[in-house]
Amino acid sequence: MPDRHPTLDEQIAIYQREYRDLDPQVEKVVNAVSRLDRRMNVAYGRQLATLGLSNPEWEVLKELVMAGSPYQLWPGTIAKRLGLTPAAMTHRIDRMLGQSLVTRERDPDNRVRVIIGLTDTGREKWLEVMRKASVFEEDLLQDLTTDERAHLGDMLTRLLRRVEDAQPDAGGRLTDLD
Amino acid sequence: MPDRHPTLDEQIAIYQREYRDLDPQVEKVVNAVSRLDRRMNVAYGRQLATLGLSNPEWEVLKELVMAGSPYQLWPGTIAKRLGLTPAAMTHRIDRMLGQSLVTRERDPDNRVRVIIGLTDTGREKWLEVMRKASVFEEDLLQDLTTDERAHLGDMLTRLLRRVEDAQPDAGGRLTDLD
DNA sequence: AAGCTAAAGTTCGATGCTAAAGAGTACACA
DNA sequence: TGTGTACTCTTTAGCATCGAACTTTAGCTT
Repeated sequence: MPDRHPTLDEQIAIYQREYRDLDPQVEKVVNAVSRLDRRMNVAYGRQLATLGLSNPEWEVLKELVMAGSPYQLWPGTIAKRLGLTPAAMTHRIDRMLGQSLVTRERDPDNRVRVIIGLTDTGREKWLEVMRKASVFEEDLLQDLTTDERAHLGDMLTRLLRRVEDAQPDAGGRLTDLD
Repeated sequence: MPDRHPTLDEQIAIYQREYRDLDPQVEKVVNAVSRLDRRMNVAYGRQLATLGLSNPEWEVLKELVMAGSPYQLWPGTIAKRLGLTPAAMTHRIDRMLGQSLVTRERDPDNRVRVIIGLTDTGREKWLEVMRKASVFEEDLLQDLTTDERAHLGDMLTRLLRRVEDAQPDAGGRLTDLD
């Protein structure tokens, strides 16, 4: 028994034997996305480690940069976007404060709220990671032509729109919001 | 501040302001994959919960089915494929034994080793999940024609080959194995 | 204005994960 | 045959996360 998974095509062939009505085309796309994400995260994790950053910290950094200037978000917002509980955010922020990656202050407009801000250190860390990551990402896509990259990006965006603009109903079906 | 992320295109526009040399085409593909995987996992998680299954348990079930008949793997193999430590596998298997999803027995060829086997109950659970999941997956891909689905699957497979057949070197570069 | 309700974030107890140490087994080589 | 070495799984301690209860504040209702 080798430590590696069967190839994607082997996996789907076996799945089809177990479940006759499975659509191999759909299954291929879905499982490729899942496998790709896992591999990408392993690669990112390795590079983050060399910069003294953990994956959880990197996630928070990304959210703050993604928010754009002035790089501020409420903890609850970050938590929801990352799919975490507020409790987990409290502890993550605690740790990141110690490394001066972020700041935490009370919201002057509502004293129950708190504002998490990105420090210059945090922004520079983000940039370092991105510079390293872009080398890996370019390698990952090296077999695709510019046209293919554009087409791939376009199709993935369409899938994403389908799932980000909709909420699954009680039966798990994706239904349009409006 | 809304709880939702900026759209993918907004995210990339902001990233470009922060990091001029970023390739937006590459970034779009990579971030779309990452976002898609997160959304898919949320959707799967919801459906698993209705079947009394957790995500960790589902991962193990998938590995055993993917191994094909006779649905047996060593704990260490499953751990490596899932990116977990052996210790985590020990505990996962403990929990799954309680639900009769898997069996654990000593390997007759090497008494240090252990063989994890899939029970009929486990196989039926896998099938239930797949039936539910395929509804969601079909919804996810509904905007793509058959040709597009094939092309998308093909391109993703090529990315996957690049990252599954290679090991990043010390600098994080992807290099061919042979 | 006073009290009610909703919302944000922190604290607390329980669970699952990791890293490292430990116990048991197989194999190579003298 | 005996010993060393490598390997596999389990155990243990420490840490991150979750679910739930709690504190504080804002805004609505009467």
